[in-house]
Amino acid sequence: MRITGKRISESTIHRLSLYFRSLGILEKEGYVTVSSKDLAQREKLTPAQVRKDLSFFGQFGTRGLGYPVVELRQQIAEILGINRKWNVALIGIGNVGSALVSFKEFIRQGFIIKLIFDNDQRKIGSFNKGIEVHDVTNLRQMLNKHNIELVIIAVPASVAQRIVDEVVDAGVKALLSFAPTNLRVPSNVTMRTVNMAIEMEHLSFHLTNENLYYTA
Amino acid sequence: MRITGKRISESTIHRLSLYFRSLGILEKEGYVTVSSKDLAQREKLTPAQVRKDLSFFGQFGTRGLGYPVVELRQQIAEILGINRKWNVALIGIGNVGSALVSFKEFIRQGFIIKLIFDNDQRKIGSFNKGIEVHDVTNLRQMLNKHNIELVIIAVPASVAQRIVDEVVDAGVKALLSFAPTNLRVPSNVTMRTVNMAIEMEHLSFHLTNENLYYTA
DNA sequence: TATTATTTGTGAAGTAGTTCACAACAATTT
DNA sequence: AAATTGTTGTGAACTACTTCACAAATAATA
Ligand SMILES: NC(=O)c1ccc[n+]([C@@H]2O[C@H](COP(=O)([O-])OP(=O)(O)OC[C@H]3O[C@@H](n4cnc5c(N)ncnc54)[C@H](O)[C@@H]3O)[C@@H](O)[C@H]2O)c1
Ligand SMILES: NC(=O)c1ccc[n+]([C@@H]2O[C@H](COP(=O)([O-])OP(=O)(O)OC[C@H]3O[C@@H](n4cnc5c(N)ncnc54)[C@H](O)[C@@H]3O)[C@@H](O)[C@H]2O)c1
Repeated sequence: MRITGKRISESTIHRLSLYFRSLGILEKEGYVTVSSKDLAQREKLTPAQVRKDLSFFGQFGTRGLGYPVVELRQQIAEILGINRKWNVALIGIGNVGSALVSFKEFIRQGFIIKLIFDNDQRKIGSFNKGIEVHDVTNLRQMLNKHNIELVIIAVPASVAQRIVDEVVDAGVKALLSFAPTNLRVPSNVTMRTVNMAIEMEHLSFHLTNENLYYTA
Repeated sequence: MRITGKRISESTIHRLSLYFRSLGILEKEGYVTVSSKDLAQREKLTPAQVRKDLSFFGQFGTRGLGYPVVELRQQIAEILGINRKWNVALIGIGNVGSALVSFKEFIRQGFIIKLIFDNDQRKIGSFNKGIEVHDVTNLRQMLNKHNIELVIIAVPASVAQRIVDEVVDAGVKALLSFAPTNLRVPSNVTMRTVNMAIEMEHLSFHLTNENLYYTA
């Protein structure tokens, strides 16, 4: 796989994930090939968008026929880096953390939660879905020892930056945070934040401004 | 508040949410005014971006001085529709649903979970954070009776579309879904989907393509 | 009160992302 | 085998978003 001189936008990456899912369904439905038109329809996009997104990474289709479902799915998996397993650590096993350890989609996509950390003595040493909860004071050594490449932050906002700093210090280059707060990471580290309150605010904005969205 | 003839982009709405949070912190820190430069710095944006975003909705600043912290925060709350309470229903009280009912940020922002629904007889009639779990078969009447304006979908992907259809049928115009599946709603309904697996795929993409992001 | 220093608000310019449109090619039909 | 149909891949055109740059306005200072 070769990237072609253009910067890949976050929107393209996001859509690759969508294509990946649709291709899985198409595969189950028995389709052998799919056109950009059909794939676009399933994701409410334009065929040109689908073709353009894929074109950044190579030529996967056959003119007159479309894309081979199974092969394209595999190619996208490779592009997204989900044709392999990733060692994940979860920090904070409260409401959100507990939900995440039973999220089947993670395992199916190869994101394997290997370690759980908390600072609550009542939780340390207990097991969640077969994974032991470790003391967060041993964070750095444990992350290194178990080759953790990806960390999920599910601790209270007030301690999140401190934990993030430790995780970054341990050399981890990718973090997903659920803490509704601004976190700083160096530019060579990727962090994404899931902020559910902000999602709700998009909705309330739309409900509130429904009728004034355009001016006459 | 008057919208000025331009379409407001989702990115602008998202940034308004960020400004809102930063202004809350600034308020706590005792700041009376804040410049676009300072606000931008806190959110890793440009000052021009901050000013442009706000300019879509009016003129809130004073030249030479900046923006009044408390007042601007209130204005943004009004724009986002979070200067009031919203009646929310949660459908599916499993791992995710249980986490959400104890998410303090929701209540703080005025998103009040009034009703919980499930189809599991063992859960129906029980209470979660003081909210009774209702039988999902009574969905439509209950949503109407309690003037629910916003619905959170936390049921398995396999039943999500059916539930969404019922909710839309009941006249609800805004949904937040956690089911990792494509859901269809009419164009006059706003739906947002939180897909954590896709968030992880962004991260694995970046880890995988770190070095080929550009071509020499 | 005049001068200097700041900072907004916004058209214009620049950049990024999406869609168009069509040549190139493969499959299917006649 | 020729004609027709379908679909990709991709520059070019278009659209949307971001940043620039500066006049206008206010605050601070002398
Ligand atoms: N509950 C939700 O639905 C929800 C939704 C979105 C975001 N969030 C955010 O996700 C984060 C976690 O939320 P939650 O509801 O699971 O909270 P929680 O209080 O249930 O869980 C937090 C966990 O982190 C642990 N913890 C605290 N300090 C720690 C430290 N220094 N090191 C390691 N572990 C520590 C606690 O012991 C606890 O187990 C919070 O930032 C919250 O705002 C929660
Ligand atoms: N667990 C996670 O961390 C996580 C993360 C992201 C997304 N999700 C998604 O969120 C959704 C919920 O996940 P979960 O882990 O809470 O699952 P869960 O199985 O724990 O909870 C689902 C709940 O929905 C109820 N339910 C099932 N069918 C129903 C119906 N027809 N009407 C009403 N209620 C019904 C079940 O009784 C259960 O209480 C799923 O779509 C899941 O893929 C989960």
